[in-house]
Formats: sequence, structure tokens, C-alpha cells
Amino acid sequence: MVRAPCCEKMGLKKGPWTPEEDQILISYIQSNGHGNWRALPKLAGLLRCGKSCRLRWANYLSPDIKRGNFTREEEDSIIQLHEMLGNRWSAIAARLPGRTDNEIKNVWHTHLKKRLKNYQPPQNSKRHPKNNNDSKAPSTSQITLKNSHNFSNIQEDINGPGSSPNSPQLSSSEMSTVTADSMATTAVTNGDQTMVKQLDEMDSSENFIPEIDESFWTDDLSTADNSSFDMAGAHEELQFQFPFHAMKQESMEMVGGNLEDDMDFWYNVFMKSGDLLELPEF
DNA sequence: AAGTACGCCAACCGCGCAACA
DNA sequence: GTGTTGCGCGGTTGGCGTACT
Repeated sequence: MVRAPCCEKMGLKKGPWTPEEDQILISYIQSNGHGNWRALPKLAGLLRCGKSCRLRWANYLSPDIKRGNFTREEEDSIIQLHEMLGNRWSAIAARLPGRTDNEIKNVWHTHLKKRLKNYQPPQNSKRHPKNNNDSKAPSTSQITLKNSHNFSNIQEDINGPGSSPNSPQLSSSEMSTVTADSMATTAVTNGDQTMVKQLDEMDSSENFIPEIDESFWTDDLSTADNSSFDMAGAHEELQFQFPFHAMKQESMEMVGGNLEDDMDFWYNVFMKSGDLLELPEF
């Protein structure tokens, strides 16, 4: 297929937008909507390509955009969501109201990657996969998380509308690893101390090797509590609350957690539990 | 004070996908 | 079924400001 010539080949302007251009674009969209982006610049009297207009509007001029620095909570949410979604910036942005994919992408590359890199947890976990030099070894603890509300939304993103919560989702080959290192920096919890006990028991059991099977993804999530993850796998007895930071607004009220305190809690949890979480790869 | 290195971020580029004729 | 068009996404670039030497 033949692509339409790009801006510069048609004598259209490139580079930074001037305040005058911004004003023209804002005025036009406010009175007419954006409609067809390709036709918009001509109709609005701008010497820009439609793509450039769309980008300028979506990333800068739209009234929905929240300007200013990212909060710690937002950054943590990005880290958390990035672990689940990968470089799907638009999907991440969809969960951070007022933030654009471009902005999130920039923050990730300029701040968050460094933050994660600089975070070096103690390497004293009994079953840390980095220590045994054999990531394929069956002794690696594998714990699967699911979320009854937002996680199913994410699954919809991946598999399409209506694909969650009941339909089969991801094969075991589509799982990816999330290390405790980053999880520990971001999670919040309801502070259920029974979990610590359970994890202590896990730690004392050399045979604790939860396995993931396809049936996990077919679980009916709709009946579960909306504020929580169930840590499942084959060990259904092990369940605890695990609200993601990304759903802080809706979940914090329910669980009454404290972010900063909980980081220490989760750090301890993962140092005890062994560290490897299996999440879907998207 | 001048030159250089680095970080940040707005904008661009190319590709893939969906809708439509 | 095929070609075309438009949109959205993720990766990358380039300009500007600041820090450092």
C-alpha cells in the first residue's frame, strides 16, 4: 500500500508549535470538534499535517490533560502497570487520568527506569532465582496474582472487550516474570498480618511450588471482592488482599492501607516468600 | 565566562490495524 | 477479496535548559 506523503514533502510545517498555532487549533476544535484529523488542518487554516495536529491536541492542548510533575503514587502506578502491560503506554495512560502515553513514556525513560535500576534489594533470599543461576529450575516459587476488578479490565485490553472475566485468557507460555524488587516498591495492602504467617509457613516448606495452569485464567472473577487480588495458583488456601497502586483511588478507601508503610511490609513479604511472581505477558 | 555533557520532553517517524469502498 | 484511508501506537530524535568542568 502506498502511504500519503509526509508533512515536509507537502510543504507543511514541522517542529515546535507556536502559541498562535495552538490558539487556532484550540479554537477550531472547541467550535467544530476534531472530526477528521486529516482534513482538520486545512479547515482550520493550519500548515500542519493532521497527525501533527492530533498529537499536539492529545499530548498538550486537550483540557483533559493534567499538567505538572508526576506524584509518587502516579510513578508507582506506572511501574506497577508497566510490569503487567509492558511498553503499552496507551493502556497505561488509560489508567492514569489526565496523563498521556507520551508523557508516561518520557517519565519511564527518564526517571523510573533509573529508579528501578538503583533499587538493589539484599540478595539473601533463600530461593531467589538470581541466586541459583537456573531460572528454569522447578524449585522457583511461582505465584500468580489475579485481580477481580482492574486486572480483569487489563485482560480486556489484552484480549478484547468481553474477554474477561470468564473466557480463557492466556496460556502458560504467555506468562512473564515480575521480580519482587519492583513489586516491593509499589504495592499496597490492607496489612493483613495473617499473610505474613502464611508466608512464613511457605518459607518453611521446601515443597511450596505453586504451579500455574490454564484454569487459573478461566476463573470467574466476578464473584470476588472488588478490592483485592487472590493469590492463587494451585494453592487456593493462600489468599490475601493485594490491591494495585494503580487502583489506589478506588481501593484505598476500602482497604485503609498506607502506601509508605506498606512498602516495607511488602519488601519483607517478598524477601520471605522467595520472590518470583508470574504475571501474564502482554 | 566559556565550553561541554547531560537530562528532559515535545514532536516526529514508521508501522500496524480497522474501517470502508 | 483487495486496495485505500485514517487513526493510534511505540520508538526515536532533536532542541532547549541546566549542571558541570
